[in-house]
Amino acid sequence: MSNTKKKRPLSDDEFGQIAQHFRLLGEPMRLKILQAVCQGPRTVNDIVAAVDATQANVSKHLALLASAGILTRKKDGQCVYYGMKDPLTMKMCELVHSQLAN
Amino acid sequence: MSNTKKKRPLSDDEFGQIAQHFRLLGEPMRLKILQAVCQGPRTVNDIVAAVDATQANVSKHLALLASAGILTRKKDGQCVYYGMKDPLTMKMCELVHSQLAN
DNA sequence: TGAATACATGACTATTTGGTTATATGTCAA
DNA sequence: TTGACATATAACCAAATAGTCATGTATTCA
Repeated sequence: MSNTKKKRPLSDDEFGQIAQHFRLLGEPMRLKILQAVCQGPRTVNDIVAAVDATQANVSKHLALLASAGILTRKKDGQCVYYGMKDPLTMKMCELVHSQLAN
Repeated sequence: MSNTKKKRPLSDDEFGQIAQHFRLLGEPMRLKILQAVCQGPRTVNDIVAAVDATQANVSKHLALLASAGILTRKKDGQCVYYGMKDPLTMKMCELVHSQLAN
């Protein structure tokens, strides 16, 4: 299960990629969006209603999250469904949240 | 062990705090700093040498990470030692890193 | 004292980026 | 077609911030 600990130091490129991933999680609006889709795929309209932001704004965040591989994107008719790609992402949010309570 | 799942929706303030935490992990230089101290407390000078940045720059990042409760800070003589406060932070970095390999 | 060392901080700049507005693209129904 | 609806995107602006340079503050030692 990839438990063969490789203590190799990370390259600058790897640091950049990991940081990029965290940065995407570092916006309240994007976290709200993640919460809005974490129970199952939702349309852009659903998400816009859930997070109380403009459609343009939500679309941009969704594009970022999907292109980073955090969300899945599936078009169906005129609707587009976004969903969580990896449950690990929500686990991390919960971890941080529980950590905040000291 | 806090396993009593409370599916309460998060407040705007909580989203802000969680996002703030992730944002701090969203900079390559800060990740390098975390790696430099994850084996045990290190002085500012040690860290500066390890991450190849200016002392002023490293000091500022350290101040941010410490005030967010990610790093510990302990002064000893003229040296200041910074260390990881919670091993969970490094676990998250490893999680993200392993996720990137798809 | 005074100088050297270790760290912090203020001022400044350049860049990034979240949000808005307006518009474009695509899909369906009448 | 035409119009309504769903989503994406371009142009723009304001705010946030990483990095630099210079300087300030402690601490130790000669």
